[in-house]
Amino acid sequence: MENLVREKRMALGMTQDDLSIRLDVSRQTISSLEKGRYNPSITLAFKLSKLFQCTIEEIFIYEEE
Amino acid sequence: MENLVREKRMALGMTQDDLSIRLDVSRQTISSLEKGRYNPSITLAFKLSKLFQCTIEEIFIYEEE
DNA sequence: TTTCTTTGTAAAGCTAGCTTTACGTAAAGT
DNA sequence: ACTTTACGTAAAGCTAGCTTTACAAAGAAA
Repeated sequence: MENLVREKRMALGMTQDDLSIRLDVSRQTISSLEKGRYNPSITLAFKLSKLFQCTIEEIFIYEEE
Repeated sequence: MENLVREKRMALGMTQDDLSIRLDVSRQTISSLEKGRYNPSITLAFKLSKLFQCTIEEIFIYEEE
C-alpha cells in the first residue's frame, strides 16, 4: 500500500523522531512505514490522519490485489 | 473502536457469511468485528469501505485514548 | 576532521489480527 | 420432530505490526 506519510510529515517540518513521539510509536515504525515495509494498524492510520488533518484515504492509497 | 459494520451489512441484505466470502476473510472475523472484539487491519477496513461505498471514517469511529 | 542530526536497517521478541476447527443456540422451514 | 440458516464464541496456531536495542551511513555544521 502506497502512502504519503513522508510528504505530509515534511510539509509540517517534522523529523521521523518528532512524528514518532507525537504518535507514541517508535521511530523505526515511522521509517518502515515511509519505506513501505508494512502497512499501519488502523489506529496508527487514524492517529496520522488526525495529526495531518486529512482522511485516511488521503494518506494511504489502497489498491486491491 | 466503534463501527457500523453490522448496520451497513444489513442495509445490503447480506449475512455475515456473505460478507466474509466477499471480503475473503473468515466468518468469525466479521462476527468478532461487529462485536467489537478487535479492530480490523487497514486492508480489511479498505475492503469494507470499497464494498460499502463509503469512507473508512464513515464505518469506524476512532476515539483517542 | 570531528561532531551532531537524521535516516536506514537488522535481529529478537511481544501482541493483535486473523485462521481453522468445532460446538452451542435460536429461529424458521419442511 | 427434524433440518437448515444465521450467529456467538472458544481454543490453538500463524503472521503482520510494532517494540527495543543496536549499529551504519550520509549530510550539515562546528
